[in-house]
Amino acid sequence: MLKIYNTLTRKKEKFIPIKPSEVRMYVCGMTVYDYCHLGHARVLVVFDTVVRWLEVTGFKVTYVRNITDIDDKIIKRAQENGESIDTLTKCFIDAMYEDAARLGVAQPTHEPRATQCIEDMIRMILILVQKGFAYVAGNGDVFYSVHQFPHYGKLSGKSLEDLRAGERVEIDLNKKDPLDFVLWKAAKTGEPCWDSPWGKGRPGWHIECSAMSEHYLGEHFDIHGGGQDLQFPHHENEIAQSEGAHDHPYVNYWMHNGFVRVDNEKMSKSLGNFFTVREVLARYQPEVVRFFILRAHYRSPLNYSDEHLNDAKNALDRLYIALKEYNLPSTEINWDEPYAERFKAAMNDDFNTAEAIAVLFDLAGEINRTSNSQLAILLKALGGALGLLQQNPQAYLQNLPSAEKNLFSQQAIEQMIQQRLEARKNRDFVQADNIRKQLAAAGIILEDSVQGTTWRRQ
RNA sequence: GGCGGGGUGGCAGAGUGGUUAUGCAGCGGCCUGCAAAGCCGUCUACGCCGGUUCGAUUCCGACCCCCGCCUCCA
Repeated sequence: MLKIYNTLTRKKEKFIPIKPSEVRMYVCGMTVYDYCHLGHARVLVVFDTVVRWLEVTGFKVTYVRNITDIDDKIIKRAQENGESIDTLTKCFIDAMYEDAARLGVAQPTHEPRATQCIEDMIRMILILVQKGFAYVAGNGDVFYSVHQFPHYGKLSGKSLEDLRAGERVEIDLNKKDPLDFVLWKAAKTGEPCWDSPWGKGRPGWHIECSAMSEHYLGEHFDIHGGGQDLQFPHHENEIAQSEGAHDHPYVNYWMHNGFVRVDNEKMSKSLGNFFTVREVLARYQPEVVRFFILRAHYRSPLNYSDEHLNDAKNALDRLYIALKEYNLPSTEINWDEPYAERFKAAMNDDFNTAEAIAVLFDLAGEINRTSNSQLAILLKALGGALGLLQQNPQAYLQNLPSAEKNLFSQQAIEQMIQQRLEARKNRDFVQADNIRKQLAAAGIILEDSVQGTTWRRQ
């Protein structure tokens, strides 16, 4: 039985979907004005893994992940770059697809863009205005009136009083209350805009997720995810909008993943301490990055450093080395098998991928000890549930990160191995060791066994 | 200031009221022409102080420290 930690209740709860064996899930995706950094990679990988696990355990999943392609920062960046908003967003949407694909992240079922759902947003704002949750301000902006919504703060554990006490919001005289947030912004010259009952303008940020999730998943769905920093105000505001409009619960389970940190500090664009996914993928194989992310529990902070990535690389090597001598047809997993059972229990406990990966290492140890090919097949299959271990082991072990250069071609390496074999046959170990040293200097490790000599990259 | 999360062995990182997490690194051994990989063995733990308990890293309380949110942010 799957349990999920629900931010709303601050407890692990049994997961019971609204419709039996179907899950509807929404995750806040990217604002596309720059390349994805490792923090974005974590959201992508974590919720991709959630979807995989739900599917493995028999749920039919409808997964929606939005793209925010209109907002202040996009407008600003396009102006700075002297390019159109379309050009800018297209560039970074393409880049995001590339990054996601390399990290083994599957496409969501639907991936709506804010600019394609303006109608849905206007319709929802109209309802909110009609019901008295929203008002049109003197400057033409439409605001949500937070004190009209009695449960405001229930997700983030904040009360309106607390929020006022820690007030850091710039005072906007058009708002009735400084905590009110904008649903619709009146158009400014030179900015993109759409027609609406309140004149030309564009949507505020929070409304898109309420409107798009409703469009694809209905008014009430199972899981809503995103980074921890979206808990407040973004997700709090979504609840206010959707529940204000519909008078019934919006989402049953709220999931928030922890931050990626650098030097014990949150990685973020505003701090400027971020590494883009493509920078990291230039130096590490994508699967190493995915493994690095999944080795920690999704709610824990994850510290980024080269040392930790190297560590992850060495660890993942061990799993692939355990697999490299076997034919590995894909099979159904027999969940009664003790290792599989442990793996399942770990994953069902709020997606404890760290524990699940520990099971993979125990399995690798037993494969190395017993040479049981059935267990090797199982290891690959369980890895697959996490989006790991699906490469040909040889290919993985011999692959280079994209930015690294081959000093020796594949053929050159094979040739040198043959030369060394000759030398060894003649008991010319000086020569044999020499060849091995040359290869080692290029980061190539040789391994002799009864079957012959194989090589892999350091 | 308010709210929330956390402090585990050299590093990373799970978990548990009493039994080896796991990985990387280290050390000793086996294997090897020598290595590598693998196997066997092995050393470093649960922030501090009290309390509950036969027994606490695990529960309770105080304290110290770190991180996040309260403003755009995954």
